[in-house]
Amino acid sequence: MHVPASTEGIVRRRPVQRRSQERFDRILDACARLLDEVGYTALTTKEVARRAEVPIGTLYQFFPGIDGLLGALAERNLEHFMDRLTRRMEAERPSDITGMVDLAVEEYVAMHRAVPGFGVVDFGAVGREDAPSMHLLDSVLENNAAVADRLWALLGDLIGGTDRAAARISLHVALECADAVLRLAFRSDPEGDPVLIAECKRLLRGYLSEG
Amino acid sequence: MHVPASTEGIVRRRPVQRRSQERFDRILDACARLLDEVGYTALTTKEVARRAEVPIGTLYQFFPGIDGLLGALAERNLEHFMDRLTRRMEAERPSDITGMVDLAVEEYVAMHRAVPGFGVVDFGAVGREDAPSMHLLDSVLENNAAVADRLWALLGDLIGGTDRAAARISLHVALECADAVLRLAFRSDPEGDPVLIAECKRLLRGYLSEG
DNA sequence: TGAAAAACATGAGAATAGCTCATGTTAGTG
DNA sequence: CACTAACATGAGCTATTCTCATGTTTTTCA
Repeated sequence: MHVPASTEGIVRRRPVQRRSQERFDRILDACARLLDEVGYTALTTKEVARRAEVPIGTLYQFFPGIDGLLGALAERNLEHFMDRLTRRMEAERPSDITGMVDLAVEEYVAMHRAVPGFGVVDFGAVGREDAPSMHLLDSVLENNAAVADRLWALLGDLIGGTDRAAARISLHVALECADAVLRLAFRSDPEGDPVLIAECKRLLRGYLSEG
Repeated sequence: MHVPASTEGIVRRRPVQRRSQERFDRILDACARLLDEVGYTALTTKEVARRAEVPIGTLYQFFPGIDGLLGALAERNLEHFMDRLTRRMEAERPSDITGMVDLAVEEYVAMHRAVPGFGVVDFGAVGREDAPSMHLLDSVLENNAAVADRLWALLGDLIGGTDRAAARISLHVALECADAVLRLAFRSDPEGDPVLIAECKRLLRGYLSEG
């Protein structure tokens, strides 16, 4: 935890030249698509490499294995989500919690529909490797915490109360709940069950506004 | 889905003789402990068999593979949890939602502390194999739905409103949230972060009582 | 510009995992 | 006591993970 997550742990080596950057992305794309098709358990590095049209050695040049691959995918999803959310926040400038919640939920839903593999990994913690040993992957574990950090920076001042630390925790709790309920919404309906999506918004509004 | 889950899917063959029943349980115990030690990704059938002191063939006699093993573990956890919760509900007979929520959360927390592997699989959906293909494991997927069913039978009439269908959905949503927040509580503190546990109760009370 | 350094590419193959199945043993049953 | 169903076993086939030695391309900078 002494070095920023972006330079260690999750990936072995980050590509610096254009060609390998493209291959890096192709590998993640292939991984995401395959995840949608066969699921987590049946995912293999060989098949990911085959689909990405890179030799297996190249995959291991960048990623330490399946865990790292999924971690990197989650990381990319997070960046993608934050970009979209930031853009919409700037465009629509919601002033209250209701508007903010609706926006965030809608963006999440949109990504679920549009981004391959998002339903399986979203922002991380797929395999839930949070075993005590924790021999690898320190970074992925607290991925939702990272999301909370980013969201906090983006919209923390909209969340109620004078106790900022408590508000920070509320945001994190709200995020975990939203993740869980929206997962459920997409498990029961590939397009996202509208009833559950509405229920998610209601839950978040109530929780975040009572401070 | 035409046959009850207890006779298909999750396990290959259910032991009927005492000796094999014990081995069945030993395998699940070993799986749970190993899960705590090495995490989901590093879990291997060979090592589970070794720890349970059964030959690998015996493991595959009962379980169709790692997925089934984890599914069966989750199923056992659920039975365990429902037994405990039912007992406490009968003993203390909470009359309102607050009492009910506190009880359920406390039992969940107690299991997290006491039952090996609970933090990783709790009631299921570990690998989140809910890919479109869904070639195997129809039963595990909707495991939290099964929990919701059991809870509904146990305490559905305590949950507010006249719309019973809506109350049923609220219960399921609340369950998913509780699962997520309590997982978080144990991720940040092996004994379960008290602040997050309290926050979980507050969230559930608010959500379930505004119905 | 030219050569040293850094980044990148490759795939055979060692180590290991998942899982099967043929063969044998034990427990219930009439 | 014979007969059947349940149970036990582990060598071994297939498939997977991941390494590493070797070679190529790109970048750097004196």
